[in-house]
Amino acid sequence: MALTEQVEKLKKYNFKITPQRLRVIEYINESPGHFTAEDVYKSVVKVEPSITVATVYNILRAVTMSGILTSFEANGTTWYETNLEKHANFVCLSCGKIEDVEIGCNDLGKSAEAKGFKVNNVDVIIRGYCRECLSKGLIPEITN
Amino acid sequence: MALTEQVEKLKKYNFKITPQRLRVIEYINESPGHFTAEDVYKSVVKVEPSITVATVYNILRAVTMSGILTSFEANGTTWYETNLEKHANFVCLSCGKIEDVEIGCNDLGKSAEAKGFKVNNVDVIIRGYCRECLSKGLIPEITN
DNA sequence: TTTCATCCTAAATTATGTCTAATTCATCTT
DNA sequence: AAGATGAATTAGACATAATTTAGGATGAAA
Ligand SMILES: [Mn+2]
Ligand SMILES: [Mn+2]
Ligand SMILES: [Zn+2]
Ligand SMILES: [Zn+2]
Repeated sequence: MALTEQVEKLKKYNFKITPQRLRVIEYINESPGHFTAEDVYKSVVKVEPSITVATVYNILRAVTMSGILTSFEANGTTWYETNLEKHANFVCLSCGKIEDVEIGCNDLGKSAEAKGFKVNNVDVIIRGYCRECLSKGLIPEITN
Repeated sequence: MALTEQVEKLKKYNFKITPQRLRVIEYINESPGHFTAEDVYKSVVKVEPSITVATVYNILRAVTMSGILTSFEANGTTWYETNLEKHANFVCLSCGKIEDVEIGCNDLGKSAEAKGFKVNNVDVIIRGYCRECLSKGLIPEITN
């Protein structure tokens, strides 16, 4: 998504365009896929030293509400990402890395809708060990 | 799962059978599907007043390691459940209720395995509004 | 220029645990 | 049945991380 489109989305929700919001959007546009509020703060504070964590949390809320970002929970924290497409997030149990993987099937929410629920979003979190950690041979074997 | 089988599973991992562990297992056997560590503590402390939160956390770890429980994250906390079958957890954005729903398709982890990852488990969290909350007409409409 | 959203500072809150060290007790060994 | 042994439990202070709040100052947009 281009910066101009992101700005338009904020305006659509009557969010003002502030320098702090632009710095956060610049961060997410250069970001490595998945990041936390702390990641955003640590990076943006370098170019905007007066910004605070409270502001970062406010901005992430506004940016998510505007449909620029999406979020999910893993490892006890909230992760944000710009990939709005349907996909699963693979979390490595060893190094913590998060990587996008495809979901082979459609209609994951179908059963919920069949039960009369209104489905807003579906999160798929896959946990396991990534190639790199596997090649290092550090996979804890379950002994029983 | 019957209590005797649960006890066998603990023994298999060399976990001792203590009154506290039995009280926790009794709780989960009568539990409403999904519960937190705090739920367990608040209930078990009534029949075992000396139990502490530290013990509950230790026991939940042992019980999960033994394959009696499984857990997932939602709404910023860890939820435990006895349903070890493949299913999705529906979380109501209004009342917070969690309910099991079926997953229509198999092999959600297939793409991750195709990428060379070892998949340990897959969590599917569906967020939306339950029937009861919908019938109360309290669904926040997104206005744009 | 006015106005109200936004930002800042700093502290509080919430959530989820962990730690220590003394005691107890489940299970094993004899 | 009576030790022995180490795992489990206890009390409750402490830890840590993630967020939220309050209230005054600032500034984006009309
Ligand atoms: Mn992703
Ligand atoms: Mn469930
Ligand atoms: Zn890894
Ligand atoms: Zn509901």
